Amino acid sequence: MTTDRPLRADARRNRERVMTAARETFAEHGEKTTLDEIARRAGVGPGTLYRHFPDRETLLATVYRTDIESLAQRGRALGDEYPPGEAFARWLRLQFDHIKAKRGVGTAVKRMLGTGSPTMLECKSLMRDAAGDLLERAQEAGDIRKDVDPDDVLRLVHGVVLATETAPEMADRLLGFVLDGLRPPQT
Amino acid sequence: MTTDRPLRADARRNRERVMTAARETFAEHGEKTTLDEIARRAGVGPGTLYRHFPDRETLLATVYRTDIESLAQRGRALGDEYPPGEAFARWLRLQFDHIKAKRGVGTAVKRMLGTGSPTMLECKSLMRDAAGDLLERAQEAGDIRKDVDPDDVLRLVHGVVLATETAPEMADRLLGFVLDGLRPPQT
DNA sequence: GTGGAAACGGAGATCGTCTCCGCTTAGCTC
DNA sequence: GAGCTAAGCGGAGACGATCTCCGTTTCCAC
Repeated sequence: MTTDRPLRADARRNRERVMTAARETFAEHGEKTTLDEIARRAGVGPGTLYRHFPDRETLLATVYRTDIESLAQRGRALGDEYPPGEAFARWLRLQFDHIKAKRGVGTAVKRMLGTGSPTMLECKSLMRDAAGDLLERAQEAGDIRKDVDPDDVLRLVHGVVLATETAPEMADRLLGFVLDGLRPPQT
Repeated sequence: MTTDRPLRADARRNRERVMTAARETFAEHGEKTTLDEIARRAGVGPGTLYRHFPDRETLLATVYRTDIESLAQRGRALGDEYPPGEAFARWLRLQFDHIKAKRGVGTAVKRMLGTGSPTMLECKSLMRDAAGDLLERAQEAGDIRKDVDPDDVLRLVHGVVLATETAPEMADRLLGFVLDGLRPPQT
């Protein structure tokens, strides 16, 4: 279904080009960029872009997906490098920096969360796994309360990101409050 | 500047109609409604709508404004009715319900926060005052930590709202975590 | 090389936002 | 209540973005 056929060489190349152009363009102009502009930049016609990515959200989801993958991977690395509580806290901030770095992508992704596209569902489960792993360890170490689940964490981080998009300097501070709320009540 | 002239009777009426239609339509279809649809519903031409509200954001801001006012007012009422800590918590949930009830308005408002339109600035200061008042009392009563300011509170609530737009059932739970993060460390 | 499927790409259909301007009407004046 | 004037109306249409359709080009299996 996902990989019916090997995809022709030129198609593969063009697809790659569009994704690169999209990543660049979103980073520069935020989510309001036009898709035709992306196509132009990638050196393909709009038709080609839409062949590969039926609509704006699919493109966004696909670009976002590779980012998510790297984020999940770095989560795993943190788990090996730091003690549980710190790994968890660092990962939260990492997500943060990550989403912040991509102007507008956060909002776009959020809007898309509601649509439940397959790519997005896959992303979510990737993230949930990464979050779940770090979270579980932190909980076992007694750094995070037990009644929190991965979804809670993801949503909370996302919420802070969205809410501080227009005031990035508050982000760290707010994330700190949230983290405090996730810690177990002191004995 | 705001009230140069008394505004002709028909103009006032139309303005009111558009606002009513806008409120209804946003509530029904979320933020994606077209302005022409609102105009149609209000029984005026698009030209008229745009005369009163130069663009989408202005309309949104104006509709939102009256909501904010009522919210601030209810905040004040809560302050008289309940002990400080509870009044504060209740107000948070109130904002919550309020924003949730208006599908999509939350997102729209957020996007607009960045633009700093005069109406929005006024809203923000209204909210800040209401939040500040309740917050200060709660802090004095020792229910909320001292290093939190009204802006923090507003952003956090807003963040949770945005993050749970696609999963309303999580809202209460997440807000609970956030509230816990705002409480003073136990002795 | 050739046949045919896969992919391209751009012209243009469609839809939403917002503007322009000729027409209508409220509301003052006598 | 008739006339005047400026405030206000409203819809046709300019503009710009998304997405589609289909004739043309390119790949690649034979």
